Amino acid sequence: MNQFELEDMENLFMALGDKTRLRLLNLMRRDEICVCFFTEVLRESQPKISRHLASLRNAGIVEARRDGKWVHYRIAKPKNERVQQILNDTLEWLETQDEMRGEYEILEKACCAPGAPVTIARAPKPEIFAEKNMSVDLPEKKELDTYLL
Amino acid sequence: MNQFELEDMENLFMALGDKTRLRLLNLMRRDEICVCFFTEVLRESQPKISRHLASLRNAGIVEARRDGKWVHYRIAKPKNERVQQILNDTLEWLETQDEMRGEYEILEKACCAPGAPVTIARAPKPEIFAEKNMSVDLPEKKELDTYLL
DNA sequence: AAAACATATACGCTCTAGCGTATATGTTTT
DNA sequence: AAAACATATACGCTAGAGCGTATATGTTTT
Repeated sequence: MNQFELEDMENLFMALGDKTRLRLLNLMRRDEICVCFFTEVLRESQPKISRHLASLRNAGIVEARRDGKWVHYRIAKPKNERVQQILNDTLEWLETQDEMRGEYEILEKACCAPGAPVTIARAPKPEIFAEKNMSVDLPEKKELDTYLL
Repeated sequence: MNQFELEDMENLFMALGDKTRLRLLNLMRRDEICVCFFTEVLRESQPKISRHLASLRNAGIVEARRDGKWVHYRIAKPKNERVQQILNDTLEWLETQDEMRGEYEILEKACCAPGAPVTIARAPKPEIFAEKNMSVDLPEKKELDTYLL
């Protein structure tokens, strides 16, 4: 039970030790985000985004939820208290950085701009930016968990 | 100034994402430790230890002090508050793990056992284990900083 | 100054992470 | 059911990490 904790630790830090993955986490820090938004905002290829998300998922840092054609990723709540703590610190740290704040603003714009890029025009927006979109009618949180991949 | 912070973050986590380096940090968590103790306690080759210590030093996690033939390493106090926080969490986490506590106990024994292994028999013990060794007369903390490599 | 000692580094090797490209999988639209 | 769409994965490549071995560097002892 306890004997693999050191490997867990190693895996957590290895997962966090990549710029692209930190940028992904930054965009997820307040709400779940659809894959197509990542590729649009970070301007990285879709396979690259997908692989790094898978990597975060394997490390237990992130969870995925399927929603029709789309898949939404969000930050997980790890069982281990220590992991939680470090994850929180990391997210707070990201928030203090200009580069990361800048990318988060791009996410906002991509979501709320009237003329959104084609790639994401019809994609489901994160709830947090969906005030003008109440008609989307997202599922309840409880129900949501049943769709976890 | 601020524009390199993300790289710093990446480097910190990359440095922490290695089992050997976590084991090294664990042994340093209360006091500076001489290189020969690392090799003795962790049963790893001297070059391996040396390289990983250099790696931690490059990441700003650790500082070195020369003391005659010996070099002592200790955990640094990073300027960045966030780095400090994460480092502290990590050290506390290490303390909770059986494997790490076990290795720390081996360090204690290696220091205080009457018949120490040849490799470390004459090496300067960490202050924390040197109650019976007051004659060693370690330098003051202020002075100590002037010897930093 | 030579020998012994503690540590650091150079070298060559292997293994893997991350990448771009191509393609597979799963879902919705037509 | 075919086409369009969103995402995931397979494949081959390259760069870099980590390792063992050998050796260089710096210090003390003789």
